[in-house]
Amino acid sequence: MAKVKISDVAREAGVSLGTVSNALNHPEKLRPETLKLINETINRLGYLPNQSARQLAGGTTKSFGLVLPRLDHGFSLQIASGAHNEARKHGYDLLIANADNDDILEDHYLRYFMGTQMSGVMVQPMASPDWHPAMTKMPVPIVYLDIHCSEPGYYVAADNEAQGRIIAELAIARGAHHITVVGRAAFMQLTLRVLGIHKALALHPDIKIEVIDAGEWNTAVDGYSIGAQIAERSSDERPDFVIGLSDVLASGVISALIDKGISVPEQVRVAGCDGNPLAWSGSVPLTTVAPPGYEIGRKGVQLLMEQIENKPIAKAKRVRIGSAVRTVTAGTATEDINRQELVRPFLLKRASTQASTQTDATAINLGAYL
Amino acid sequence: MAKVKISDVAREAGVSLGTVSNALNHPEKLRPETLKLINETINRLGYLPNQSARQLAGGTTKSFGLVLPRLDHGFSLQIASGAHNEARKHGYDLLIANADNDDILEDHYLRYFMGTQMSGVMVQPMASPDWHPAMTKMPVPIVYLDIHCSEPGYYVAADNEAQGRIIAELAIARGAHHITVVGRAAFMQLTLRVLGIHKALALHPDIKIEVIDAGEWNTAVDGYSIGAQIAERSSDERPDFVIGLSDVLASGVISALIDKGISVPEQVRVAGCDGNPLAWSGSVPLTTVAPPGYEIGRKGVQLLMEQIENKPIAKAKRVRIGSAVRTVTAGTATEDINRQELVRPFLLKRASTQASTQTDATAINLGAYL
DNA sequence: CTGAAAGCGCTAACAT
DNA sequence: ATGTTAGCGCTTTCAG
Repeated sequence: MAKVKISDVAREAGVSLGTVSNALNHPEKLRPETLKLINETINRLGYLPNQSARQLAGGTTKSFGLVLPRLDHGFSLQIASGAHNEARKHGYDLLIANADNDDILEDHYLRYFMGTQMSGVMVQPMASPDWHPAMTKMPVPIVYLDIHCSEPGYYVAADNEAQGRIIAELAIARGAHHITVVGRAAFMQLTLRVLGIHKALALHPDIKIEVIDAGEWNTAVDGYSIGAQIAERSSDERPDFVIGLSDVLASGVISALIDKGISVPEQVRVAGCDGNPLAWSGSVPLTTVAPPGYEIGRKGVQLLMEQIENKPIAKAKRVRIGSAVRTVTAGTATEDINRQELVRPFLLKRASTQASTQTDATAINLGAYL
Repeated sequence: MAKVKISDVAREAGVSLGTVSNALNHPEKLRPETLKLINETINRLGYLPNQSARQLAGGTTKSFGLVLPRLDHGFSLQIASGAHNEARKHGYDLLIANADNDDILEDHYLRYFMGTQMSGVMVQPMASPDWHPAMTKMPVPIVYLDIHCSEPGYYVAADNEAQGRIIAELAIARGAHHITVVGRAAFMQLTLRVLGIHKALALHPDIKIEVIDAGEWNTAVDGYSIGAQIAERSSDERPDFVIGLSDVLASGVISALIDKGISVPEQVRVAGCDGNPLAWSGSVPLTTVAPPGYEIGRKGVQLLMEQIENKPIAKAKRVRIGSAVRTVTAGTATEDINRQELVRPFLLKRASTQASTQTDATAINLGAYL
């Protein structure tokens, strides 16, 4: 019960304290013989190095912290997964904290991680990062995920405009004549999606487009009532393609349509666009555009590594905004830098838009969400 | 950039170092006035207490660690969620590590957490805990989730036998005459499910039962080939109810059945029994029995608290095995104790067994997995 | 409330 | 290659 410490190991192994420390941190500096003896003693005694003491004395921890707004959302998990793999690749640990949709908790864990002398911290913030500007000037590298803004800082986000564009292009490809976009563009991200949709359709003036900006919360119920409304229109006023700004919204629309006797995708095709890869409603799997969470997590860690090593790793495109960007000089701390990575979403075609094949396996490891 | 430390705060606020420490740890001991001054200074300077140093000096951390085998499985997430809420309730933080299906990593994070002087650690182990018996005698409270064995230790698991029993009872209720159980009982957990099924059926000797112990890995492909085999039987030799020992297996069976022109659930009903609440195959949602991950996480934390406070919290039933149990005397370390909690799974009726209502919302917060 | 001082367990120089 | 020692930043005590 009494915790065994490094001095115990040293005494028990008949070597000096510093030697045991070396065995732990610079094994190559020891005679294999001694090393073996020490390791045996360590195991025999069940010695566990006190990480706190290690870090206090040594410096850094070779581990990253990731603060997620919630755990029951596939997107966040993809981020976690991508971040984890990339972190391991660089020899870092990844610790995850669940902020549970709570601003206070998010902040709490953020501070906790920085206080633990993590090598770097990532957040998928619920609010804009402007919200806690204190963090930006902290001594620990930090990367914001799933969001971007023009404040100095490091950001990785899905390309929301592309998200809208992609789904609109699908509609066009499917020969839509009348597209209805459904949902309140309450957040910047949703606004960008709408923008993307409009941009794609600008090239096709013959296609009628209509936006139903209704409902307060973009819930399935909102979707249902809108769907019901659409169902009651005469067939020439009814859209042949509905885009839900969120997947739950789209699911609601589908339910309503089917309940009212309108078939999906035969009479009306429906697509979501926020990437719940498994979204389904009743029995019609929903076509959607998935933001590449895995990729975002990966890039996040890369940006962390970049800050740590103080030089770029990947040769990805760099978006520089305003005059707030300086050239990175090796070995020098860089302030005021604004670094953004946009990651392109991918389309998941499913039955609700009459996919070519029903089983669009799409290689990605999403199946496990089941 | 240079990290601000407690002495900086003290100097800047014009108080002594010890007072700042008190402001952090025993705010009630300070004049409100001084406290306010100190807090302002802390914010102004952006001071973050070095957690490592704190813990080294102070003692415990008020935080728990949770090691999960993977993040993309709903069950593990439910555990995380339940554990998190319960932990917060007691004022503890919860840090999660993803072992990514890797024994080594699992062990690594386990040691890491113990080395961080966490107040307690939970694991959902991939292997039996016998695998690393070293952990059991560590100075940090540890609870094993989703598994139980007779070694000394603390365990919380789903009641696998009940899982089998529940699904068998459903089959009976649905008027089954011929039940086929499909899958290799490769793990103890699966064996228990089979046992539960048999126990339930023991009361109904008129029902024919058959076990197809085929395939190596209980994959969807295994399920498919078994399903195909079943489909080819003559109708009087064909079961009217198939129980897959895992959900993917059951999904595979459904696919095969439908491909061969046998309708589900009209001709053959199919159920899984490992609780992927969203499991579906083609367009037939799968009935399954879900282990209550949330509850398991909650109980896990409770057992941790129990070890910490060295006295029982919940008045749940206690399974004591063998003579290896001692009465807990307050203030005394208790070794050799074997404490198990079994949590009862719940049934999720869906279309594959002809659920009464298609939309069985089942209150639980599973929807977000979408 | 202050000021001083003793560690917490470990790492990284520096000697040997 | 191995032993010795000075901190790392903080919490606690203890006397003012």
